[in-house]
Amino acid sequence: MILQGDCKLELKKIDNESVDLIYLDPPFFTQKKQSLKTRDNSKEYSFDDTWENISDYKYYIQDRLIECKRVLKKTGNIFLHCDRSASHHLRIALDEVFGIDNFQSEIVWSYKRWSNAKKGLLNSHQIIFFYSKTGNFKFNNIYEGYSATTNIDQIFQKRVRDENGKTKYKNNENGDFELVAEKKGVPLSDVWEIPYLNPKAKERVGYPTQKPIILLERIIEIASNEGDVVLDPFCGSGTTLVAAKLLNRKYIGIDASKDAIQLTKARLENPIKSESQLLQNGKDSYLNQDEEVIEILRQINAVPVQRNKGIDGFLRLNGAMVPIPVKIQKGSETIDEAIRYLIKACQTNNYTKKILLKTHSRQNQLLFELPAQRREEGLIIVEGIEKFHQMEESLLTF
Amino acid sequence: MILQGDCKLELKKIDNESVDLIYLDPPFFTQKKQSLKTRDNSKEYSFDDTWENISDYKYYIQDRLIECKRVLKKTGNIFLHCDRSASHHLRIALDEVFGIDNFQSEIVWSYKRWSNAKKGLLNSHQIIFFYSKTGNFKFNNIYEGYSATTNIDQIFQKRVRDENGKTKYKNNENGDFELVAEKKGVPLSDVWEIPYLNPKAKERVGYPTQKPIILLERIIEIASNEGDVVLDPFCGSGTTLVAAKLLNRKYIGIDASKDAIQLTKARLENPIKSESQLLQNGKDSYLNQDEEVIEILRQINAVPVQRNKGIDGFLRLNGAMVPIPVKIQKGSETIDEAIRYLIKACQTNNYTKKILLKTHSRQNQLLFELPAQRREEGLIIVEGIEKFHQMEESLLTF
DNA sequence: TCCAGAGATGAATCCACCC
DNA sequence: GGGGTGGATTCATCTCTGG
Repeated sequence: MILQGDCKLELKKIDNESVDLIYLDPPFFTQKKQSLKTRDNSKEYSFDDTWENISDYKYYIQDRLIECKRVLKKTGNIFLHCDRSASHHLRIALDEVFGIDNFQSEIVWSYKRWSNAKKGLLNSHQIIFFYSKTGNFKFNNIYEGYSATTNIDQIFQKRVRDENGKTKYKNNENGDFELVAEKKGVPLSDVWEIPYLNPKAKERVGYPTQKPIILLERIIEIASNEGDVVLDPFCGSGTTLVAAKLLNRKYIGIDASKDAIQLTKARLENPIKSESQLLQNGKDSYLNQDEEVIEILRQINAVPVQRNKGIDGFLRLNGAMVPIPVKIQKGSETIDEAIRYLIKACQTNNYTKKILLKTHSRQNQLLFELPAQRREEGLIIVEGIEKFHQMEESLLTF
Repeated sequence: MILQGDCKLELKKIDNESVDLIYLDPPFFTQKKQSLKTRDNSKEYSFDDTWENISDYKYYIQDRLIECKRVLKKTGNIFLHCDRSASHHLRIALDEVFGIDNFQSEIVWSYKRWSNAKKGLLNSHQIIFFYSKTGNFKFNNIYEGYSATTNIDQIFQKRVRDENGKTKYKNNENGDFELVAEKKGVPLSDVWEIPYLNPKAKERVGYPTQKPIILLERIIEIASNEGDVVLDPFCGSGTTLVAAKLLNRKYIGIDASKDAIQLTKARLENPIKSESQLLQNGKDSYLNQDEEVIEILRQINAVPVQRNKGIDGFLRLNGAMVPIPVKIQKGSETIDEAIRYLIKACQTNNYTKKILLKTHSRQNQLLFELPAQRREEGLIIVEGIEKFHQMEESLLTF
C-alpha cells in the first residue's frame, strides 16, 4: 500500500497495533533547501525542509513518532535513521515516546566515501536508532564468523568462577577441559560496514539520500519475519518497500511528494539491486600485489597502486603522492615485457616521466639498450633500489 | 601536573585559556555502584556514581564543561568520551556550553568484543564527541592510503564543468589528460576501528574502563602539537597523560580518587604500551589458511579456524558450531604428519571425536592402517569429501 | 561582519568496453 | 567470454568570495 500525503495524517488511516516494523528516514534538520537533479536532468527532487529552530523540528518528529507507536504491534520495532546534526534530539524524542527501557541499539552505518576538503575528520557514518515498543520484541539473531584471532579451542571450554568470583575456564581432575555443547558464532555487531550507494550504481534512481537496499534488508531481516507488515512513513524513493518486497514482507509507504510516490511505484514493479562486487568478494579480493613488490615500494617510499598491471605505484615528494608512475619488474617478466606493460598503462595520461625499476637481468638482456623512442616518452630505467636512491632527487623533478 | 580532588574545584586552579586539548572520560550515568578488582585482587577500584536522574547528571557534567571551556585556548579542542546510555544528553550539554557551530565530529570507536547472550545486536562501539572552542581550531590532518578499488590514474586528472554544471574529467585537444601536481591521500575517517584493550594486555593496570593508549594518541596527534598542554579532568588510571608524555605534550591530570592518582603517577614513571600484533600487522596477517582449505571447509559446512596448525575447523550441526574439530590434510603433509598435528592440537581439550579429512594418498600410504590407540582417542579418518557426506550423520553424533 | 550562492573539491566504486 | 581497467558520476559537500 502506498499513500501520498503528510504521514501525520496518513498514519491515522492505519489501524492500531497492525504494523510489525517501522523504518523512518525523516527529513533532516537543515536550514537550507536541498535539491538534486537526476542524471539526465529530466527531474529535480528537492527538500524544502526548513524549521525555525531545533525544538520545532523535534516536535515535528515527535508528533509523527506518537502515531507510529500507536500503529505498531506490541512485539514491533522501530528504526529511526538520523541526521548527524540532530541525532541527539531525535534520540530524546524516542526516549520520550517509546521509553528509555525500550532503547535497544545505536546502530552505526559506516562506509567509505569520496572525500572533500573539509578541515577535520571525514564524516563517514550515519546513526540509526533501534527502539522496540515493549520488552517482548521480535528479533532474529544473526551470527557471524569468529575473528581470525579468536582462540576457538578455548571458547568450547566450560567455565567456573574462582574464589574471587571471577570466571575462568574449567578443567577437570585430569587437567583436561570440559566442553560445552555448541556455539553459534558471534552475534551481529551494531557497527555495520556497508558500502555507500555508488554514484554509478544501477540501483540509483536519481533521488537524493537514497539508501542501499542491503542496509534495509538487514534491518528487515533482524526485526521482522516473512509475511509481516513493514511501514515507512517517509518512503522517498521507496528503498524500504523494495527491500520488504524482496524479502516477502507486506509494505506500507507514505510520502508527501507526488514524484516520490510515482518513483516508488515504478521501482516496486521492477526492483533493481546492485550486485556489489565489493560486498560479494570482500575488499581483499582487490589486493593483487605480492608482498615482494609491496616491500620494494616501501623501500622507495612509493604509494602502492592495486588494480593496475602496468603501474605498481606512484612516487612521493614531501609526503604527497606525485604523478610519477613506477613499475617494478616482476621475476617472471623480461625487461621488454615490463616496458610494454608500463607504456600501455600510461598511454592516455601524459605523465612526463615513468620509471621502471629493474630487479633482475637475464643473460640475454645484458646487452639491452633503451630505444630512443622510449626515452623520448619519458621512460627511465633504474637498475635496482640502491641506484634509485642515488638518483632520487633527479627522478623527483618533473 | 597531577591534582587530586573534584575537577570542578581543581580546575579553578588553572589559568584562563592555557590548555590546548581536553579529553574527558567522565563517570557513566549508571544507577548502580561499579567496582572491579585488580587481577591479583590486591586492590579494588570503585565508582560511586549514582545520580538521582539524568538531568542531575547532565548538570554535573555541564558544570565541569563550563570550567573546561574557560581554561581552553581559543584554538583549543575538547573530546568527550560518552557512555552509551547518556550520549545524547552529553551532546546537548556540549551544544549548550560550546555552541552548535563548534561541533566538529562524532567519532565512533569501534572494536570487537566478547559476545554476550543479550537479545539484539552486540554492542561494540563507543562515541566520542569532538568540539572546538572557536572556528579557528588546531587540527593536524592525517592521511591514509587509497582504497584498493580506487582508480588512482584517474584522480590525477584535472576536471571541468559540462553545460549542466556537472563536473567531469578534462581532456585536452590531443585527447590526453592534464594532471594535477600532487595528492595527499584520504583524510582520516570519523570511524576508528581500534582493538579493545585485551584483558590480559601488559598495558592493563587493573583499572576499570581503561582505554587503549593508541586511541588517546590518535586524539592527541590530530588535535595538538608538540609542547602543547593536554588536560584530562577525570584521568583515572592516567592513560591520557601517558599518551601525552609519549608524544611530548605537557599534561595536567585530575582525579577524585587517591588510588587513581597513585596509579597514574606510577604509570607515568614507567609507561607501558602494548605492542598489539593485531594493530601492527593488521587483521589479515592472522588469516593463514589457503583458499583450497577454506573451500573444502565450505563444502563440508564447517566453521574455519585460523591461528591453529592442527585444527582447520569445527563441524556445524543445525547451523551451530559443535566441538568436533576437523583437520584437512594438506598437499604437503603425509597422513602420519597430519594425524600428529591434529592429535597435538587436541591434547588439552578432550574432544570426543576428531576428524581428519584425507585429501590425497601417496604410494607409500596405500597400506596405511589406523593404530588402535588413535581410534580410542576418537580419531576418525575420512577419505574425501564424498565419503564425508555419506558418513555425515554418524560423524555429527557425539 | 555576516550570509548566500557560486565554484572547487576529491576519492569511491560500479559500469561498460576492450582485449 | 571473462578478467582487467578506463571512465563516469556523486556530494542532505565544503570553502571562499562578494555584496
